[in-house]
This record gives sequence, structure tokens and C-alpha cells, in this order.
Amino acid sequence: MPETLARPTGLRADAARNRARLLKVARRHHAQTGQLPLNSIAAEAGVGIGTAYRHFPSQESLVEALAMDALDRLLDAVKHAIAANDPERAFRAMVTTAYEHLCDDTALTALLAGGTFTCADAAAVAGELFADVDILLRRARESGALRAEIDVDDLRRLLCGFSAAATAGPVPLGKDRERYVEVLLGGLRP
Amino acid sequence: MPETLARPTGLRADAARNRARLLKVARRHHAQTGQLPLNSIAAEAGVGIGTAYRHFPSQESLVEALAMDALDRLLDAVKHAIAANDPERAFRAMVTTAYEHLCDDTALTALLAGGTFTCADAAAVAGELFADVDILLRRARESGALRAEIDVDDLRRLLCGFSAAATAGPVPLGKDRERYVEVLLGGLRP
Amino acid sequence: MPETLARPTGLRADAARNRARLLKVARRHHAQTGQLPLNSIAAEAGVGIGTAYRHFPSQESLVEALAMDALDRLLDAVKHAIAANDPERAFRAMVTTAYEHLCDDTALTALLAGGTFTCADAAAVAGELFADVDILLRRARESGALRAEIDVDDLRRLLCGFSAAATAGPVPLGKDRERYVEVLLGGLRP
Amino acid sequence: MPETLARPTGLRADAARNRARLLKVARRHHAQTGQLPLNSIAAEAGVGIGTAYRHFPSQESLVEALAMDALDRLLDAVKHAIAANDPERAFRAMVTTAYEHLCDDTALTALLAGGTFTCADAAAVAGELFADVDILLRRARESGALRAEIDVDDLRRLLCGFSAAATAGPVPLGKDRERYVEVLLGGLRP
DNA sequence: AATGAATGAGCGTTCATTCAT
DNA sequence: TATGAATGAACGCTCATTCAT
Repeated sequence: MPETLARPTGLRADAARNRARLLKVARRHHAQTGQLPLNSIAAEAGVGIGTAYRHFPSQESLVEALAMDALDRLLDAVKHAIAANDPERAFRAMVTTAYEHLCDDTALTALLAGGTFTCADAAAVAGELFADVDILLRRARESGALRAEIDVDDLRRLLCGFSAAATAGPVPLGKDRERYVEVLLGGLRP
Repeated sequence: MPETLARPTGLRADAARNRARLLKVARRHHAQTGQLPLNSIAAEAGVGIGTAYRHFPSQESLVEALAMDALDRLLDAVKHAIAANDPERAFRAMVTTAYEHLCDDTALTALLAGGTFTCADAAAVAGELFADVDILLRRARESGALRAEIDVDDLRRLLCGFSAAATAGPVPLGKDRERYVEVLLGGLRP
Repeated sequence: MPETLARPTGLRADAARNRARLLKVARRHHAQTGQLPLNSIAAEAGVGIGTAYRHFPSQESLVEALAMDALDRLLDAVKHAIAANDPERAFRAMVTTAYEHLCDDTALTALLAGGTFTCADAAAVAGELFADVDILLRRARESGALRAEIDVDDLRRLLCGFSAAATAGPVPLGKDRERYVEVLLGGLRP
Repeated sequence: MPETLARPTGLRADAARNRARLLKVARRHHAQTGQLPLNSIAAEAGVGIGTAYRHFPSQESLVEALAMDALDRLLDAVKHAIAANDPERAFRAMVTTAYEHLCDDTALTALLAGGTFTCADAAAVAGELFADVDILLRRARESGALRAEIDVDDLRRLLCGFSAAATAGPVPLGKDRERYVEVLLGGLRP
């Protein structure tokens, strides 16, 4: 009996279909309302409530499952940035990518804003992500591209705050949301 | 029948007392949970639920009433800043003050993040506030202390995002939250 | 705002009617199934679920309200027994009465079997009841009508056990359930 | 298709292992909570829920399987008692043994309190048990050691009631639970 | 104006049971 | 035979809101 996983493997065909349906409906709910009412999500997905709970025994597990894709892509991007030469460019690329993902995925923002992980694989990816970002931050700091007093956790908070800034309000920010990441990058320079 | 006001005048003594009690309890709830359950708030305040609804017919009116004090103080601070000479110092003072207020008052943050106002007086104060901030921004821009593309609404978003960054997560930021306003101020420079 | 009470006073007419309906339905449920599902009870009583929770915020409060009548009558009977002269007769009368009440009221049995009370007035009546029974037990013990090692709590357990014995099973015991109280009284003699 | 049995024979090795695991977990659940939630029991036992249902198609069959061991031991003890000479000693030994088993095994108590059996072999053992106890009761009655009006079914009820008395409440009775069997034995004398 | 009783929509969660693999 | 996915009834509980007193 495996622990709850945000990214399960070896699902039966019908189980995978149900899971995908649930995630699809859940994603819409979270983006529109910030809530994840399992009852309605199950109903809308055309799936029994018990099935929904089998797949996602807790709201956190659902949030982490929703965020998992973006988390994976983020980790990929960070790995790429680490492999690059220019520390400042790598740092800027990482911040920009993270900002974009956070703006596009409310579940990712909620997960990172919380800062705690219950599913083993989400925690693992997040741990690796933070470790890699730490490397990028060190290099950026040494190359004089980053304020000394900002660490990984500060960046996590600031990025979540910025995506909230871009997303919040009656009208979400439009195309020009890149402006904000410029403000952030400017502010992070010593 | 007067419109709902966030800062009513001419209340009977007992009505004023009830209102104050409700606000006190509501403030604690909002700060601790981000929620404003009128039933429990009325019960804890020792006030009938009907009375609570008479004072605050909607959650928004309660949020605006909660934020009204901070909104007033903010407006005061901005008026002071306008009266000063140095545009850059005035701008910095305004941003810093706003940041502090937002970090300290979850209702103010919720209200400004939403960006809409239902009570006439709250809307009035906010309108004046935004107008005055706009003046400060113009001056700062002209004096070369502020990026050209940032307007009042951007600043509103960014400030809300920054206070969210400082507040969010399992552990709210401690004493050193001023660090973040430095990042913001740095980022806002051209 | 008074604490939850098992025997409230000064209810509005409609509130009293709802309360009575709820208790009536609840009593039937408890007698037949030993359960107290508030949802179904409210529905059967023709009362909103919220109303049910207003009257009985917890299952315990409902059990105690159900048992309150019997508890009162029991206390009355014990007071009478205390006023009598013959310690043995008083003791026997008390045990018999308690047994009868327990056999007739499953909620009373459940409450006394648990031995804990959450409503202030139920706790008060129970406390007085136990104190008075203790007096009866002392007298009975002194007059040689009761084993030395049996105290109030033992009697509570034994009476609950006996009423369970008379009640349990596919067919509850019929008219001749008095036989069992004779066994109990016989067993309690030194 | 054989009837469900509380004590099946000729199980495959893995089936027997699964059955044992289920019983072990179920016993703990029943002792601690009085409930037998098949889903959780199967999960905790590391066995598929379908397998659990194959072994125990109903809650009763599970209860009977749990009680089977104790039922066997009880029957053994009664056979021994029948073989003895002194009818009163035999009777007392039987009552005491039964009481001890009931106090120690919540499933046995639940089964005997219900008084109905669905598995053929449980019914058979219980039938033999009751018949043998009946013999002991007759002898005891004849030798003047037992009230005339108490029959096997009364004893079943009373024993269940007494073990409930010893077990119930916030604090189960401690070491001195033998006291209660003395009360019972005393009460059963003419 | 104040009170608080009533309502019911809605969400969280458990668990017995069936059935496809 | 074993597995575990799926289902849905049932229940617990909260809270926004209305309305009679």
C-alpha cells in the first residue's frame, strides 16, 4: 500500500481517466475560486465522491497533485539554468520562469506560499528545487547580481507575493505582467 | 434609509458599543483565519446575529469597516508626504508606510487587493488616497526616482503582493520584514 | 449567552415546539438503534438541520437532554427513599427504581454507562443523585444489607449492566424483568 | 458453494495467512472501538478489500470468527465442569470462566449479547455450549445452588450484562473485577 | 433598534458493498 | 482467488441569511 503520491504510477486505465477528470475540474475550481470543494468537483467530474477521496485523501494532496506538473517543469528549468555559464543570466532566467509559472498556476502558488508538503514526491521535488535554487542564488550573490540578505525562502515568499500581485483584483493583469518581474529583478540587485 | 457606511456617524450609544465589539472580534478573526464568519463573531461579541447584520449587511462592508482606520491613517501619511519637499523622500515614505500598514492589517490588505469598494465613504477615502498617491508618483517619476511604467494601480498590486510575501506561510516574517520594502523600493527605481 | 443546558428555560413558543419534536424523534431513534443521527432526526422532526444543532450542539447534549427527565425522576425517588426509615427497604427501593428507569430509557443507560456529563445541569443532577445514593449505600452497609466493598460507582456499573442484560438481544426481556433485580439485590447482600 | 464458516478448514496457505491478518487487526479494532470497519481493517491488514469480503461476507461472520476461539475454550471449560462431581463447584467454575472470557473478549460479548448466529459452526458450538450449560444449571438447581427461575438464556443475558458492567465507562474496571462475579454468584443462589 | 430562532445550501468524510481486472 | 477501483448513501458540521418577536 503505497503512500499517497502526487504523481502516481501504474494506475489502471479507468483509474487514470478518473484521476485526470478530477484534476481537470479541480484545476478550474482552484483557478476561479481558490477553493477545492471535493464534493462538487467529484460531481462535476462525473465521479463518485468516494473515488475522489481515494485519489486525493486530503485537500493538500489534491493541491500538490495539481501543482506537480508545474513543479516538474520548474525543476527542469532550474536544472537548465544551473548548467548555464553566466550566473546573472541564470538567476534572471530562473526568477522569470518561476514568476511565469506562478502566475499561470494558482495551485502552484498556493503550495509554495504554504511552504509545506505532505506527499513524498512533491516534497522530494520541492526539496531538490530549493537546493538547486540555492546554488543559483549563491552564484548570483558571488557575482554581485543579488543582494546578500536574500535567501531561498525570501525568494519563495517574494515570488509568491509577486504572482499574487499580478493575479489579484477584479481584473487580473494582462499581457504586460512581465513588467513586474523587472521590478523584482531590479529590487533584488544589491 | 442611508447607504451603508464604513464609518457611520450619530449612532446611539448602545449601537456604537455593539459596533465596536463586533469590529474587535472580527479583527481578531480576520487576522487569525482570514475568515469573517458573522455567526461566531456575533456570538463572541455578545451581540445578536440580527444586530450584526444591521451593522454589516455584507462581508465587504465589514472588511471595509475594519480597514477604515488604517485607510484613514494611510491618507494622513500621504497628505504629509505631499506637503514635503523632496519628491523621492516623499515617495519612499509613502511606500514604506503603506507596506507597514498592509503587513499589520489583514483586512486592509484584503480590501486593497480586491480593489473594489462598496461603502461610499470607504470608496471616497480610497479615491482620495489614490489621487494623492498619483501626485506623489508623478513627482517621483519626474524627479527620476520611479520607473515610468508604474502607475497607482501597479503600486497597489505590488504593495499587496509584498505584504502577502511577508505574511504568508507557516511562519510569518519576523522583525526583519523591512528588508522586503527595500527590495520593492529598489525595484521601483528606473 | 447561557451554556448549553439539558433542561433549558424560557424558550420561545416555536423553539419549545421544535425542541419537543426533536426529542421525540431522537428518543425513538435511540431506543431502536442506539444511534442519534442528527441529520435524519431533524428531517423526521420536520426541522432544519441548523435548528437541530442550535438545540443540541453535540450528541452528548442530546443524550443528556433525553435522559434528563428520567434523571429528575430518579433523583426524586432517591430523595423519597432517603426520607424513609428502614435503610434496607430504602436501598431496595432505590435499586429497583433505578433498574426500572434504566430498562425503560436507553438514553439514561447510555449516559450513566458513560459516566461523564457535559451539560451543567445534567452534571448537577447527577452529582446530587450520586451523593444521595452514597448516603443510602452507607446506611444500607451499616445496617448489614449491603456488601462492604460495593460503592456508588460499582452500583452504577452493575445497574447499567443489568439493564443491558434485560434489554439486549433479539427479544428484549418481557414482563418478568423484575426477576433480574432480585438477582442483583440478592447478590449485593453480604 | 460451502456456507460461510467461522472456522474454515482446508484453506490455501496464503488464504490462511490473509485470514489471520484480518482477524488480528479486526480484534484490535473491536476491542478499542467496538466497530469493525472492513475497509480500514483490510487496509491495515495489507489485504485487498475484496479478499476481506470473501473471507467475511458480513460483519456478523467476522464477529463470529473473532469469537470462535473464546467460544471453543468456553465449551472446553464447560465440558470439564460437567465431568466434575460437585454440582455447585461446577456451576461456579462455569460462571466464573464465562465471565472472565466475556470481560476479555469484546467480540464474544457482542456475539452472545446478540444471541443469534449466522455461521453454521458457530451456531453448532453455541448450541452445544448452551445444552451443556443447561445440564450444569439443572444439576445446580437440583442441588439447591441456583434459583429456580433462572434458565440458560437468563444466564447468557446476565453474564453479558456483568461483563458490560465491568468494561463500560471511561475507566474500565481494574484487577478487582472478580468482585462482580461474586455479586452475580451470590445473586443466583436461591 | 435589537434579538435570536429557524432555515437550508453546501462541504467534509466514512464506510458498506459491488464489480471489473 | 485476490485485488483494489468505484460507487453512493449517510452522517457530521458550518455558516450566510431571513424573519418573527
